[in-house]
Amino acid sequence: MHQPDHLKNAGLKSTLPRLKVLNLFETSTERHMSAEDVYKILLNGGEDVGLATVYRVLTQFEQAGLLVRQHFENGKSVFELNKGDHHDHIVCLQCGHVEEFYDKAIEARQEKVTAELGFAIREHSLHIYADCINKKCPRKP
Amino acid sequence: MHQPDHLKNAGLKSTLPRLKVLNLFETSTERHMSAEDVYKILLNGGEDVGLATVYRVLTQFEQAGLLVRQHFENGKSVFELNKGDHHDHIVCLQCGHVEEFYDKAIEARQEKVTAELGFAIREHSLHIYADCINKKCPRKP
DNA sequence: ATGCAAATGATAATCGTTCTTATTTGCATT
DNA sequence: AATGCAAATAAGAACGATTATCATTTGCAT
Repeated sequence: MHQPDHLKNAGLKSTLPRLKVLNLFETSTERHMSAEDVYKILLNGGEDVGLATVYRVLTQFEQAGLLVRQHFENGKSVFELNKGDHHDHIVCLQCGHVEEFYDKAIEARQEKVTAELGFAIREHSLHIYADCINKKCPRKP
Repeated sequence: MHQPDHLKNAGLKSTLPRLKVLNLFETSTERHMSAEDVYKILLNGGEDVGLATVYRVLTQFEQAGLLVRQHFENGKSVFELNKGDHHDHIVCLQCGHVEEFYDKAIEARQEKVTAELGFAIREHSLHIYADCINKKCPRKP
């Protein structure tokens, strides 16, 4: 799906670290990863990259539209592959698991409220913090 | 409105730094202030407080329910007097001005969506980032 | 093969925030 | 009003996430 050409298309040279990071997001079962996550996973996988490079590459991918950045309340950013859609997030306070959702009604009301207050909406972040109840917590902090 | 007794009621000794911070939030025209903001304003006003104390006091006030903390995407927290109501925020990307709003429909949908996914909602943060259009930007970054 | 701009990696620096510890303060008790 | 002591403070060190610096290496067009 995303391949070296995607880097070229985005105006980015196809370098080893970039391919490694992109590949990780495409193959990992974990959709949401922080810079530190990516760094550690690559190291543990025997891939040799610098932490600074990971940060740089993630930011470039975000600007290129390959990844989307989420700022969570603990002060860390997590990244996810850009599926092209927009969605918001529910974060389990117990296990940190992230669930995505999209609600047309919420999106519509946001537009309306913002316009009424005389703003032109650019972006928004809606993060719901909750406890899993029905589901088993899939991963501990 | 909020006075020394409020500190006592919250189980907090009525100390000078605490009174200064509380008083600032009650009298300032700026409703949303970061720890750094509070620190600088007090210093400029000739009040001698430590930055660490400001952080501690803000956190205590948050726990006591006197203030509410907001995490914005730049990684800074801002605090505001707890009016008792809940509301979300629109932040102007140009001037940083913060506007508050409340939308019953959005709140209701959040509850619904979260419940449907098997979570018990604890809290949420909805931040809309936008540009002022009708209004003059009241303050530059 | 060569050259050079662009990218990398190691490390230092920065920023907001929290921790540590010696000193000071609020306040209940004499 | 003086005393005692736990609680609170101030200064600075420490911290975690992120960004900047800069010498070295790489991708890739020639």
